[in-house]
Amino acid sequence: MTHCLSVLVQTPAHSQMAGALSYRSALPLPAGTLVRVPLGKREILGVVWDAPDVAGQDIAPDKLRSMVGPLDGLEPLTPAWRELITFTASYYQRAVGEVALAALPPQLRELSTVQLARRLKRHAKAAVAPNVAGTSASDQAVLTPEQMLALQRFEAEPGPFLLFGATGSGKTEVYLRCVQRLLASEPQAQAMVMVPEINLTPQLEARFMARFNPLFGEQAVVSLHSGMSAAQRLKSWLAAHSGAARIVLGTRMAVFASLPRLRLIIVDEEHDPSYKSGEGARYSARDLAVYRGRLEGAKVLLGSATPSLESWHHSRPVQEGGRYLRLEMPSRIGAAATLPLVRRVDMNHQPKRCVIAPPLLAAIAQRVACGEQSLIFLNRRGYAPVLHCSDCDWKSECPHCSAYRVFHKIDRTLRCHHCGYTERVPRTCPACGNPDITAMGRGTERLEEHLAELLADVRRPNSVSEQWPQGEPVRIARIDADSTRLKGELTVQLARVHSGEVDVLVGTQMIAKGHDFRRITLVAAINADSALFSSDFRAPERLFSLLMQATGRAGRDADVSGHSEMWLQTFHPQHPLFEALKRHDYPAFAAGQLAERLQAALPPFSFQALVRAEARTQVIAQGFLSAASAGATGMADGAALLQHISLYPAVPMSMQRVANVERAQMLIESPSRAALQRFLTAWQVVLHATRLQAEGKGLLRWAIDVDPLLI
DNA sequence: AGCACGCCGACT
DNA sequence: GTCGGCGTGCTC
Repeated sequence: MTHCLSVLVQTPAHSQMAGALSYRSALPLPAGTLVRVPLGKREILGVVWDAPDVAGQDIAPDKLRSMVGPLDGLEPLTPAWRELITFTASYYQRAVGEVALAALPPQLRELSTVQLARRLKRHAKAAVAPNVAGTSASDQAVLTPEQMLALQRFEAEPGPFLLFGATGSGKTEVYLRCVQRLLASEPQAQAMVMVPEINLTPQLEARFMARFNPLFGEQAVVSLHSGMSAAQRLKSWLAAHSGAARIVLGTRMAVFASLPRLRLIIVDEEHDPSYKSGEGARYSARDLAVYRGRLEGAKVLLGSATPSLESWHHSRPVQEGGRYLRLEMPSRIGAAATLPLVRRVDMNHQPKRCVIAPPLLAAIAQRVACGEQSLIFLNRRGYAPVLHCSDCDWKSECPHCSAYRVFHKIDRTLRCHHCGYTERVPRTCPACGNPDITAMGRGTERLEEHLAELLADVRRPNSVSEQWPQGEPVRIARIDADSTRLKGELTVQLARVHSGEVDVLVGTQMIAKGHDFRRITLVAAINADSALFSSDFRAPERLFSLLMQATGRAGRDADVSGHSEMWLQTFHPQHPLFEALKRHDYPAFAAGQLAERLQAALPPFSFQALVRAEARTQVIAQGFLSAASAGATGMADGAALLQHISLYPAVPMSMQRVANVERAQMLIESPSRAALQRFLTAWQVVLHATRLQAEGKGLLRWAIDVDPLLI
């Protein structure tokens, strides 16, 4: 007897086959089974998506092709996993097949059945029996009362939880204990721990492995992130899927990992924007983690020192409608107990056009002299953001983008940070021949150079050698995307800082995140105002979080924490953001921001989606959006669907042109998430149709971004 | 998306 | 005379 299977394959939404395809099969394979199926001339990976024979019989049975075969040795994906995929596809307006196949490790798609069988065999051999005997919990730190209370409440309540813990309050230890108790109480249970960036996985991985490998074996902790090779990713995925891995540690992609016995999901630094995917299905891994937790009956713990305003709002008291339980750990532990003093430098009262205010410079020099380290932030890499001709007003615009190319002195290039277009710096002005072209503004390269000049006479104390009778000159290092381009370079440079080899470290936000610099007693933000008056309503939130994290870098070592300082150079010292930062008062900052958001009906008090369109001309991109917008009113049920929806006009994106592609966008807003969802689902059909009409001619691509972070 | 088929310009 | 440009169309 033959059966009919409905199978998902990777088909983009705009092909007219968004749903599952039907295949003939001798075996009634259950939903969730991974299979290989023919499609056109290819043989590809698919996932059985329904029970056998329930597929919509909209296609003549004699036209069905036969499935090639299941991927032997793999358990079917669980109903909860499939539900997560279905939800993701519908919420973020993508084809289910696209989401499902993208959620699987890429190598699973490429490997033949024979190759996979070989891989599974090796995998089974590697799985050594866990050494349950070695329960050496003795070497663990004693918990603070705050940590204990957080853990107690975590055990007692269902969640989801928002762990609001200051930098240095010991959040990671709480994560470890939550996982530990779970794994100890449930012999099969699995946990997932998410971190925002690949850079942050190695140190967390080391900590988790040190704690859990002795207890549960070598395969207990596996990682999953885009920095891994395809083979490594498959290996981790298989370990998670088979249940051999007890803890999966990874970046946003890990939210889709197959964990048949998932009981706990931890999202560290939950406010971090990198949890939002910018391509394909633009999902928020943090939001999906919460949803997945509910689906699977797994507890969810979000952690941050500066939560996203969405999560903060969700964690308001239950009586006020809160849905998350807030666990607070305001105190820094032991050595890091004293919070750094925040000092604002009013740049209105400093010498005109000075880069580093004299008092700040003096403070840095003083740290150098007594052998302590300083960390200087500037969120702009390169030497200078623009090159300028004073005669004819030529500027180093990128010919392909609506942006200036940045001057990199180190290799004398002009580089576009958006499309990568790079040229040698011209000797004379390309427009008028004037040899006197000047760098405007400054980036980390120039700041490094400038600091070297300013601190030329300062001496570090440690080693007075024959070569340097007055003591060695200051050592300045720079860490940004340019200085760490080579693999492993970041690790090398961080090691130099840790060893005390470096006195002053200049860098972009790259160094604000996660890395512990124990000997740093001064952190300074050179241009703290950059995001204060941005048109992006989330800019203050990101700035506050960044500065707060930067503050957390200072003085985490016992003997130096007492006098560590955070310096802010600003023209608006009285700004509430800085007032709150000075008091290390996130709740006050959040309250202010939420009041403004409520007033302006912005998220979390409204829900947004964005349609973005790309074309060779702005007219085409906007034309497509406008036509689709007009089409919305013509939808069946259009009036009802549009009732609580605001459709804004199409406008150029703030980065209007990148690599010669014009970009436009349109904002959709609603006070109701459900209304927005209903509207988008209906409207998506119109967008697809518009693409095929005259207005869609010349359009390169379009995409819906639900809950966008950048407007 | 892939991968075909299909109809017009510069090359072994 | 062919190789190859990417326009349109289909894949259970």
